[in-house]
Amino acid sequence: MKPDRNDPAARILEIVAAIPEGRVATYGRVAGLAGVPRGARRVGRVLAELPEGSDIPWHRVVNACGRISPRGDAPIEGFQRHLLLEEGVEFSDTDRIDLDRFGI
DNA sequence: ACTCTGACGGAAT
DNA sequence: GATTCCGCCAGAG
Repeated sequence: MKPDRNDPAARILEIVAAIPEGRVATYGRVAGLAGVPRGARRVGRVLAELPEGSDIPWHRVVNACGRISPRGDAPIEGFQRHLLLEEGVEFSDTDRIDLDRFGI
């Protein structure tokens, strides 16, 4: 098996894994870098399948608004925010991240 | 094959 | 800034 085949999911995970600490990337950006234009939703789906304790820094992925995407009923928003704050990522008064500074 | 849904994005109101 | 609507891609029933 080749390490990197045409499986979009594998490429997406590699891109996310490559996001440096203290930085964030948008779903759309990750999709683009992974060679899957307009595959933002796909990125979200792949990350949603990740098991807990995964080495993938999924918390560094936010939506195009620089905000933490709501998962529905999961109180994970606070957790993700905590992880980012610990890495030095700053949130504005409106809970938004300045993508010009912390984005890739 | 069809319909519904979703960790999205962007334009319109 | 908050809502609403539409476009896009994939998986599930």
